[in-house]
Amino acid sequence: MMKRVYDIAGSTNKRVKVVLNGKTLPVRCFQDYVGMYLNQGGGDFKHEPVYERCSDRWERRRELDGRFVPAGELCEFDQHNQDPPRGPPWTSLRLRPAAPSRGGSCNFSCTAGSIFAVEGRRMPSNAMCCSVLQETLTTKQSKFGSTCELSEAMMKKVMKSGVVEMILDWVRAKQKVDMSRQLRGVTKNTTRVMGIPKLEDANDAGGRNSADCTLILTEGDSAKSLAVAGLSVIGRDKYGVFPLKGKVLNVRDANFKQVTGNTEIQNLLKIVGLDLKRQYDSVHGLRYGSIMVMTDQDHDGSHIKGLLINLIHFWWPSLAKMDGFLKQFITPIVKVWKDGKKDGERREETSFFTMDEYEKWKQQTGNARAWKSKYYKGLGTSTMKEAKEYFRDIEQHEKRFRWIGDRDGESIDLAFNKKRADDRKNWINAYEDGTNVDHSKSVVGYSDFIHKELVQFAKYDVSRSVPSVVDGFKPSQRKVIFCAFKKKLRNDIKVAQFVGYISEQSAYHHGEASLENTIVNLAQTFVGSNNANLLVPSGQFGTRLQGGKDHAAARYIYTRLHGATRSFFHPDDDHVLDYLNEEGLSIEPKWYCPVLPTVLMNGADGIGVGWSTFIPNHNPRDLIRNLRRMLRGMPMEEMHPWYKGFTGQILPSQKESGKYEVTGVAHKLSDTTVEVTELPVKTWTQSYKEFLEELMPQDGKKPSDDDDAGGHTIEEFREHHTESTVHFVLTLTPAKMREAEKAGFEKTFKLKTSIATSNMVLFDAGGKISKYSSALDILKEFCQVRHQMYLRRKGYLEARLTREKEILSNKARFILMVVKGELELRKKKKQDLLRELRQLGFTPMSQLDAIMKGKGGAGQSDAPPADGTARAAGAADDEPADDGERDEKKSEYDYLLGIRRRKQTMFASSGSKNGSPSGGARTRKAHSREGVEEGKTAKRLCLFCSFLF
DNA sequence: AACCATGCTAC
DNA sequence: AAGCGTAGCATGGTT
Repeated sequence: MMKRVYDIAGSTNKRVKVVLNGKTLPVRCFQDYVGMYLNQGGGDFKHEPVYERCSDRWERRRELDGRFVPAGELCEFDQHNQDPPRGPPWTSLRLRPAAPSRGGSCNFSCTAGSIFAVEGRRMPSNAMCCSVLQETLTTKQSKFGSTCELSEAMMKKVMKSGVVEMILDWVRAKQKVDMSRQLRGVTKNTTRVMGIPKLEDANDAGGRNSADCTLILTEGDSAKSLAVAGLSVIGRDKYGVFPLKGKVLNVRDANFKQVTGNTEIQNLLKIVGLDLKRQYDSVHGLRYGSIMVMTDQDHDGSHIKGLLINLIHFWWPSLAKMDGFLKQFITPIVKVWKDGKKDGERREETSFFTMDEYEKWKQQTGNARAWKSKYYKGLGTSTMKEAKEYFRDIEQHEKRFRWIGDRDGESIDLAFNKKRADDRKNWINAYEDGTNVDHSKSVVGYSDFIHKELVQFAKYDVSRSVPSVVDGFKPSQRKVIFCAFKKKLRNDIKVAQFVGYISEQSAYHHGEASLENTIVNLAQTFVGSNNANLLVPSGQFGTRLQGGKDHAAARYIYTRLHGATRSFFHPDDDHVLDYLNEEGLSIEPKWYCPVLPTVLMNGADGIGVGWSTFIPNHNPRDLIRNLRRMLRGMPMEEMHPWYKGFTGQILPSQKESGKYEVTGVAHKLSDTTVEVTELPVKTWTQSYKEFLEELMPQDGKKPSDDDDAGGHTIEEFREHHTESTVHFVLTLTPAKMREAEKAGFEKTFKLKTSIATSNMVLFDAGGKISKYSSALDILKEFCQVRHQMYLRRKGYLEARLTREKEILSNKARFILMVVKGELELRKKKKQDLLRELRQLGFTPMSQLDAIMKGKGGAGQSDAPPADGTARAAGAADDEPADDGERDEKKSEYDYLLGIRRRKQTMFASSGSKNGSPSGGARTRKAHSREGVEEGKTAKRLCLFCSFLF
C-alpha cells in the first residue's frame, strides 16, 4: 500500500503534496518519482535522463542505465516484479541506430533486462484493470483513445544518449551468453582435450605453462603433417597443431544456430579453452597462450587468416589487442639458388614470401638467369626437410599480429561485416598493385594485413567470379576453352583427364573439383543452362530435373569442342589476342573475342567480394540482328532474356523496368484435371515436385476427404516427363478447381517467377569492373571491342599475306635467274653466294619477318601464343613447330637456297607421265614449319615452272 | 523485418 | 566416391 501511495504521488498530472501517515512524501511529480528509482542503485548512471511531456495524458521519461547487467542479475523492474505490461501505454519504443548501415533496429522490449525505462501515464477513465490490485492495464490499444507520439527532439535525445550502442552491446553479450550456454561443457576440462583425434596437443597445454604454448592452425591435413614435421625441431611441449577444414565461419553476423552447429568452432574453443562469456585481461585460464595460423602462401590462405582474426576480434577484442596472441607462420612462395658442386647442393639460396618481392629481385638482379628457381604453390610443395628448416629459423617465419588502434577494429569490420559490401567495393578499388605487407619486420599490424594482404584476396576473388564483357568467361572457364583449342579437342576426352591437362597447360592452381564443375557447366544443355554449349556433353552432364546437379562424376563423362565453338571464336583472332604469361608459360589470353557477345548468349552469374553479377541468357538471333543493325548504322532494338527450349513466356514487367516475369504453362484438361507442361526458367522439376507434394493431402488424411476440411489444393498428380520436358497432370476437386481458376493457375501452382537485370556486373576490356544497366549497354561495349579486334585481325592477315607474297616473288625471281643461267649456284662458297643474293636485291628473311612485327599479338604481351593455330606467320595448322632453330643455324637466304636441293626433283616431276608436278614435293616429309611452307611453295613453283617450260 | 535458399568458384 | 561444411552478394520467397 505504501508503494501504491508513492506511485500515485508520482503519477499525478500536477505537482501535489502527498502525506502518508503524517509524513510528507519526497515525491511531488513524475520526475521526483523516477529519481527515487535512480537513486536506489547508488545513482551512478552514465546517461542523462531524457524527459518529455507529450500531452496532458502522456508523460514519459526514460532513464538509461549504462551499466551492463548480465542476464540473471535482475534490474529494478524485475525486482519489483513489474515487467512492463505490454498494454497500450507501454507500446514499445522503437529505436533505430543513427547509421543504418551499421546494425538493424532493436525493439525496446528486448532490452527490458538492462535498461531502466519508466513511463508515466494517467489512468484513462475507461481503463480496465486485470486484478484487485489493478497492477496491469488491460485496455486494448485500439480502445485507449489516444496515442503517444514522441517528438523528433525526444527521439534525437534518446538516440544521442548512447542507448543504441548500449543495446547493441547488450544484445551481443546476450547472444554470447546464450551460445556459451549451448556449448557448455565444451570448455570444462582444461588439462586434457578428448574427442578431437586430429589435434596434436602441446604437452604443456592446459597446465602450469600453458601461457607459453602455441597452437598452430593449419590449412588442411597435409599442412598439418608439415607442421608436425616442424615440431621435431622445436619440440611438442610448447606447440600443438590442429588442421582447419577450409574456410572458417565468419562469426560476425552469424546466427546462433550456425555458431553452435559448427564443429570447427566448437573444437577450436575446446582446444584453446576459450569461453564466450569471458573477456580476457591475460591468457590466464586458456590452454594456449597464442594461436599461430599457418596457411598456404596464396590469396585463399590470406582469407583464412582473415577469418580467424575476425573470429578472435569479434568475440574477444581484448585478445586481438594482446600483442602476440595471434601470429602467422609464413612460408616462401619462391626460392632461388645457384647449384653447388655436389649433387643437390644449393648455394646462396634466397626465399621470397610474396611474388612482388620476387619480381623486384629479378629486376634488380640483372642476371636472374644464372639462378635456378622453384615455386611453392601451397604448403604441400615443401618437403619435410624444408619444413624443419622453416621451424629451425622460426624467427624469420613467425610474424605477430599487432593492434595499433581503433582503425584496426574498423578495418576488420570493413572486411567481414556482411552489411558492408559497398564499402568493400571502395576498399578493393583503393588497393594499389604491388603493395604488400612488410615481411622484413616480425610484426604485422591488423590494418596493414587487411589493406595490403587480405584486400588482394578480395580483388582476386572478384576477378575469378565475375566474367569479362568481351567473352563472358571467368578465368577458369577461359582456361578450359583455351586448352580445348590447344588440344584441338575434336574427339572425346574424359573430363577428369581434361582437368589434368588444363591444370598443366594453363597454370590452373586450384582444386580439381572446381574445374570439373566448370567444364560440366560449359557443356550443359538443359533448359535454363546454356543457349549454346561450347563443349559437348558426352555422358550424363545433368538435366533439368535437378538443375544439372545430377551430373555423373568426372571420371565417367567425356567432352569435346562443339562444332560451333570455333565459329564463335574465330581462329584468325587467335593471332591478335593478348596472351597472358605465367612463369614463362604462355597461357590463355586476357580475353577471347567472340564474333558475338557470348556473355549475353549464355548469361552469367557469380559471387565475389564486394561484387556479384547476374546476366540472363539471350537469343543469339537477336544478338546477330542487332549486330547487323549496328553495322548498317541503324539503331539497335531492345533485347529481352531468352532461354533455348523454354516454352513458357518471358515478358517485361509492367511494374518495374528492367524486370521480367517468367511464366510456365498450365492448361485445364477437365473439371478436375490440370496439366503443367512447362515450369519457369530455373525452376527444376524435382523441387517443383516437392512443392506439389506439399499441396497434396498430408499424412493421415485420405484424398477422399471432403473439400474444405483438407486444406490441401490438389488430390494427386501424375508425371509424364522426359529428361528434357515437363509434364505433370494434377487432379483437383471441382471446388478447388474453381478456386484455382479464380486465383489463376500461375499463382496457385507457383508458375510465375521473375528475372531482374539490376545486377549485371562485368569486367570491361580494360579489366575494370563496371555495372551495366541493360543488355544493349553490354552489346554496345562489346561492339566497340570487336570492331577494334577486326581492325587488328585485318592488319594481321594483310601482313601475313604480304609476307607470303614477297616470299613467292623472291622465289620465282630466284628460280628464273637460276634457270636462265643468270645466277650460278655451284662451286661457290656460301658466304659469297649470300653476298651475291644481297647485291641482286633479294629480300632477306629478317626483312620478311619484319612485315609481321607488331601484327601478331595485342602489343602488351610479347610471348608467342601457345595455341597450335596461333603461331607466327606461315605456320601450317597441322604441324608442330620447332622455333628458334633458324636464327642460329640458317642464313637470311635459306628460303631461296633450300630450293636448289630439290631442283632436280621438281623439274623431273614436272615432266612426268601424268604431268603432275607434285610427286617429289609431296613425298618429302616436312619436319619443320619451314619445310611445310617450302613444301607448299614448291608445289606452286612446280606449277609455275611447268608453265615456263 | 528477419530469415533462408539460390547460384558458383574457391577452400 | 559421395556428400557436406565454409566464403561472398543480390534477390526473391517465406515466416
